[in-house]
Amino acid sequence: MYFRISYKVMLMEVYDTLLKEHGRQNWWPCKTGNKFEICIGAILTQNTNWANAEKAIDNLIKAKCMAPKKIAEMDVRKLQSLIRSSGFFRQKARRLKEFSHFVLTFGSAKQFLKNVTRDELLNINGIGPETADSILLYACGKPFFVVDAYTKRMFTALGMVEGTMDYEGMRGFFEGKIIKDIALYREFHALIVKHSKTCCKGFVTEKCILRNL
DNA sequence: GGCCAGGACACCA
DNA sequence: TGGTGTCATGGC
Repeated sequence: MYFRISYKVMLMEVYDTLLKEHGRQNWWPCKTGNKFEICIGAILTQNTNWANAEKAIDNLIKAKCMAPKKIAEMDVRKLQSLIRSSGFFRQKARRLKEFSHFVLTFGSAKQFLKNVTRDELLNINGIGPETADSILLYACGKPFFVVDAYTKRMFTALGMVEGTMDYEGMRGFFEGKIIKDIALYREFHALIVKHSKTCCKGFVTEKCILRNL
């Protein structure tokens, strides 16, 4: 007997399978409870594993520098030394400073989180679509689906998207088929990363996901 | 010693 | 518009 199920149903099947296997992830990991830390983490983790980014975050917290004004005014060489472990430390120090200056133009981090738009974030040098959407979803609490390398790899392997699809195409695919629920978006992305890292070492196969369906 | 990791951007054809 | 090089550390 042959029948088709919609991508909407398939996506939720994948979500349920991952949730059952890994449990709730409650992302984004944040030690201070300060949502500015989430923004900094999103920049520091660019093309770096989380453990290395986390060391840099710890250094900033220990130095009592996890605040836009502190980073904006800090000596760039000191900032570089604090975030060295995250890799690309010269580039990322510039990006953190530029981002912090931008946050300060809103008057406060709270106002920034409330009012910033996606286009404004994308206009900051060093903030690309994935980092912007991570900030919007996890720090600002706005329903933007984060598409990272794991997401692309997993759903390409599942045959649900074309490997040639660009970032905005992928984001549109997910946002068009999953109900706009911030908690769901957060958990789904976290589960994709968790699964990719722990189950398949970054190479998620269709078999790997579907064995549990 | 090589490969990979929760990208982004400049440059070039 | 798409491909390529660059940025750099740390764990396995």
